[in-house]
Amino acid sequence: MIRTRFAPSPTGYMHIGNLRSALYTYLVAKSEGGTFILRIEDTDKNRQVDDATDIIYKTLEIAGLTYDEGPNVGGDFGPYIQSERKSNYIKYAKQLVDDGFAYYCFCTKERLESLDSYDNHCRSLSSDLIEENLKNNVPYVIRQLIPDGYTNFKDQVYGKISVDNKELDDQVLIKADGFPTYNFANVVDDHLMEISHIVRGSEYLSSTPKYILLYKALNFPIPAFIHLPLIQGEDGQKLSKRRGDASFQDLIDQGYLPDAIINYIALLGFSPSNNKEIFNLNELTEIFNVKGLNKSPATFDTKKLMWVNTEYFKKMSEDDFFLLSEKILADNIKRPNIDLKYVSSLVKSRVTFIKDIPSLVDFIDNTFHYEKDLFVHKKMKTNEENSLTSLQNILPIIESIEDWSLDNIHDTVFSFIKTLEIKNGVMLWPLRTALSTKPTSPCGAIDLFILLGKNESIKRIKHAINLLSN
RNA sequence: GGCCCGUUGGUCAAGUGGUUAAGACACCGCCCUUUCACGGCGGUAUCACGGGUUCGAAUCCCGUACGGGUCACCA
Repeated sequence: MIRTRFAPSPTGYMHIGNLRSALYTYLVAKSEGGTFILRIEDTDKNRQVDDATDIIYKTLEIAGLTYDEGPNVGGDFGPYIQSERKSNYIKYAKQLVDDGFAYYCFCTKERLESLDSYDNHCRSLSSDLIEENLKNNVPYVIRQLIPDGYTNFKDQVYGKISVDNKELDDQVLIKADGFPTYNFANVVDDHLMEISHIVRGSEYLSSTPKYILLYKALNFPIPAFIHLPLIQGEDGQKLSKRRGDASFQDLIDQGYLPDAIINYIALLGFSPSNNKEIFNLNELTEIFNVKGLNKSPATFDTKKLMWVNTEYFKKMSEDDFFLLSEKILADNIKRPNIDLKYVSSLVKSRVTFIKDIPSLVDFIDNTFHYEKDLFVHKKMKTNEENSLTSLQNILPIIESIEDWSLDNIHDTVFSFIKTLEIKNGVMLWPLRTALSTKPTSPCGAIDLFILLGKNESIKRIKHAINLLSN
């Protein structure tokens, strides 16, 4: 049974690199029917940010990454907040000291700062001195004793990795304030919570040997490691809060849909064997496989995210899209008798963000603010002259239409074009321009007739004729 | 700087010794009962470099370069 955990620390907002780690951690478990766990790693009280834990909960919820065990949800291995598990760590640390895999260190901050790296000074303290210092409450930390030799492990993404232990230093396990360091709490909790696969960013690749040594010293079975390639910004650096990189919430605020964001970041560093690019979380869970994970860092590309977002709007039902667009349409269209649902359906396939809508529909209310050179279109072979003629010709036809329906207007207009023996564009472009008053519109002339209604359509055509006559 | 990892078009990527080196985004062109968009078709563009191994290398080995990560009583 696979058990994975997402273990963020509450130090601020969640950037999309964090979210992607959460996603893959979720997928590693869920693709095999396993258990996904959330654990809050709040062992650094200095870096704690007030709302950060809530942001984590909220982000995972919006993203749809439901955890089976964790704060608020419970589970047999809790509590799932590390500050509430403090006693565990000290116990294991003492055990390591007793077994000779760790030792007390009484070095002062000043002494440490004068060193390039720790010189293992306290490894060789006499037991009498240690005893005495402890009795006198001299502040101490507990350090891991790194043995000589090499440490090897196999990562499921990066393969075999071997490191000379000389490169590792005697890292602190328990800090002077009694809290464990991240590295230590992680090992202990992952074991206690029976985590089978450790999924995390590749920035932890270098410290993994220390973990391995700890597992061995504690006699814990060694879990599988799945290190993820980093996501980098367009400047090639890894994404981080410190640089102010986009958070999930920022992207939502910019108008991206949660599903689209998840979909896109899944594609960054993973490629499904079926070449599919648009999938929801369930489909992703079906097709996910660790083998599809890539080793090299991927660059976050806003253009492709935008494309994914438009795909989501396109595949959305008209009803669902109307739910999202109704308010902004109502706010931006004051002209009476406009079928907003109809406008919504026209706009649906050509929108990247909901906030694009106003500029697409502003012509409905605002009229007559355009120059006559709008009627000139090389490809359509139109100019001011033939546009005027076309509009003058069609006006009485339009005025005489009784059955104001899409089909009827379409048939009437097109059969009239036939009698004139002109290219469709020579009639349709001037019409479209007169009705929309803009160089682009969310639909063609015939749809515009329906949208605006007979009176308004005729009014706009007359205005255009007037404009072109001068 | 030491150590670890990586390097297929502008971006995401498939590929595991023999392929015309997939596909997607972006870009460009053409087509479409009208612009934009949608859809369809097509195009430009990639194996970082140098040595090996091999009949044959994007694929294996060694160097070089470049990029990233990491070297805290942060996570």
